Amino acid sequence: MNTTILAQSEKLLESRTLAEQAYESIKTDIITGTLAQGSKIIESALALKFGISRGPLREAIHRLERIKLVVRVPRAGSRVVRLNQKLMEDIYTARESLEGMAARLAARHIPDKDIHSLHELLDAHEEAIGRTDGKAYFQHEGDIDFHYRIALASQNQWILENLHGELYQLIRMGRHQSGQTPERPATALSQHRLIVAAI
Amino acid sequence: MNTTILAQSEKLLESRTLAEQAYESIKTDIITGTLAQGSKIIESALALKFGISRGPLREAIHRLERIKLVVRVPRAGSRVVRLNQKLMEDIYTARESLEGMAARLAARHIPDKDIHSLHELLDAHEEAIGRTDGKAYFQHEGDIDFHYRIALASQNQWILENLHGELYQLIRMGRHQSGQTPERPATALSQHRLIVAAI
DNA sequence: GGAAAATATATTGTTGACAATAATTACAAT
DNA sequence: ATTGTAATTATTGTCAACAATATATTTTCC
Repeated sequence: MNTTILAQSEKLLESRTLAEQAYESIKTDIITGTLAQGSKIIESALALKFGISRGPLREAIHRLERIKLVVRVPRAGSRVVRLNQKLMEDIYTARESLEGMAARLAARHIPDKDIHSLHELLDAHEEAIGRTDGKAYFQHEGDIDFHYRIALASQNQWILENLHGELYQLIRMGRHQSGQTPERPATALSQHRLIVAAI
Repeated sequence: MNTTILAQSEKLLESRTLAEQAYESIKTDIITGTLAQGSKIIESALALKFGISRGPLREAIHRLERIKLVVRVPRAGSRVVRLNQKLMEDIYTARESLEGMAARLAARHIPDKDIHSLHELLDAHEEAIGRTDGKAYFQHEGDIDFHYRIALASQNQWILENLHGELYQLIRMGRHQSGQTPERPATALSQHRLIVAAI
């Protein structure tokens, strides 16, 4: 292992504020389900767990509220969001709208070399699907990776941030937890091919 | 004036957290331009001005960052957002996407009585435009009111929050400040009529 | 025994002080 | 004069204690 790079990344980790570190940590706990849906978040308890004070932890909670992973009621505390069907429908609908727009914009802006690299990405997906029989984890991340690149190519910062920073997080959480099968890899792949072709 | 209602509203104002109060106050200052674009926000100075401590003020700043009225760089402080052309284009594009979706959803969900009240709203606008020759202020708020109702009728919470809570704020700020003439009232009105008809 | 009131506990909101970092200024060398 | 460096100041990050509020528990009364 390359210790230099490791040291660098650790230094990077250290240099972030405590609030940021706690934010990332709690975020994965929520998405993976380590923190159960609807469970209460007690500031003092979490602060103790992370070995930090309530100040930065509070900021972390606020940031989680921003991406809707946490619901907060003034003076009554915060809870991990509960993913009900209505919420997920809303999320998917919003995503559909923004991704549609992103694809349209990407079609206008994307340079040829990026189109090429999109094709390469999908080839890699295809190869991986054949090899691992579409292991769920890979499929998830691969899918998100693809959509992320489209959003990136749209060159619209607002759309990018909202898709990637907020909507995808909730979708990942939904996939991780409600145990629902994601669309079958092959189906998703062919849809992705169609999108690239359209662009 | 009805003192009872006033008292109630003041009690309501009091009962909110200091962070909320500061948030609202700074928000209008930014939108109206009292706090200039790009100007630095110094926590201690603002806290002093509001007569509160840095804790709640900090929370207010974070919330303003959430709706993109403030840009924050870790350890380097925060500034009022600077509205450049690219940013406004991004905002308007995102808005177009979400409003289009909202209108489609509204078409499915909206009950007849709400359609009726939309017509009434537009009638009121028309009357007001004729009377005041489309005073800018009224036009702004009226326009936003109309779009707000559409977003409401979509019954999609995510879209509603992002249009109303974030995008419209930035658009209001742009209109208030860059002194740009909003679309002419009559034009906007006829577009609104078309939207209602389509729904 | 159950509902309402009173008490106690837990939790969030707020504050002021201290630590760590970034921005500014003053100074030195060339 | 200008550039680079050291000292200073200003500003953000973090902490621990206190106040205000909400939640849970106990007590009282019928």
